[in-house]
Amino acid sequence: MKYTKATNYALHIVAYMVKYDKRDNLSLHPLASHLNISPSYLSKILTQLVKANIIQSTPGVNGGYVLRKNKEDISLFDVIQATEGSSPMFTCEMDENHACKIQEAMEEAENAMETYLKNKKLFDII
Amino acid sequence: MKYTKATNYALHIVAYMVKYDKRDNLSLHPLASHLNISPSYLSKILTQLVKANIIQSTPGVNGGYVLRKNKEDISLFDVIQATEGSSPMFTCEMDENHACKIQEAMEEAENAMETYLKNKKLFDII
DNA sequence: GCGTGATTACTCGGATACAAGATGTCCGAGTTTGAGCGG
DNA sequence: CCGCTCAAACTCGGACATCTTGTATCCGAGTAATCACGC
Repeated sequence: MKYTKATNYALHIVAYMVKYDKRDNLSLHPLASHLNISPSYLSKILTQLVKANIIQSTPGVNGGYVLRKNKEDISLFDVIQATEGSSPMFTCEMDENHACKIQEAMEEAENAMETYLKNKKLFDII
Repeated sequence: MKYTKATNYALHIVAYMVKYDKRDNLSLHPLASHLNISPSYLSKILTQLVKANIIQSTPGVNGGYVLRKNKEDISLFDVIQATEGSSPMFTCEMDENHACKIQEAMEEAENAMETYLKNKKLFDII
């Protein structure tokens, strides 16, 4: 049970954008070289962040990516959910009537972690 | 980021052993047919539980598996760690001087979930 | 009845096969800006 | 100066290739109880 590398990248991407909040768009290639990722793969992750409404993209010359929300409001959970998805970490599949007590406990455990991540803003970390 | 099926099985295995606490050993094949898993694969999971000191195995005729600890003391965390391992869910790999603030936050989030799982005993669930 | 060996009922562990998902690359398509050029 | 075209700088998205990991099976080896048999 591990978070994917994409999540690690995504967190650092958004952290970077929170830290260096310039007015102009941030382009793909400079960001890729700063984070030491390949531009192709970075593009994939950025697309996920766009779909999650965390950042915004503008095509064309001088295009690039900008934060969409207030930078004080972006939580770790927002970014993680963008790359990991929102399906629960544990699904029982054995108890067909969906009354598995173990599953209930696991969901509560996950909630404990999620509330922590929702309260933790990237702005506060950096 | 999902728990493996092996973890799901392991939790139900131990839950079953906690519930039906007979004196004699529980053998592989009856357990497999009760949980609807293949005996071969069940054997693998049981081996992991043995190595984690949660259950005990005795070979030979009338052999099988028995709980090793007091059944009131077995937490969800014990079982999960047996199958998932104990490495952290998030490792940064980008900050070579190991001072990544994101990583620290993620570890705390994981701790929040772990303390919940450590306090939750299988005996209380069933 | 008593040792001795064979059989049976078990677990253990390695090797292997298969499937799925994570990771990463490539390329064509769309989009905007700006430069160049002809009238 | 105006408008047109074209190129350049970008992102977007799908189609791959590859690698790792989870999932599952099979089989031989080891182990302990029990049964059979000869003495």
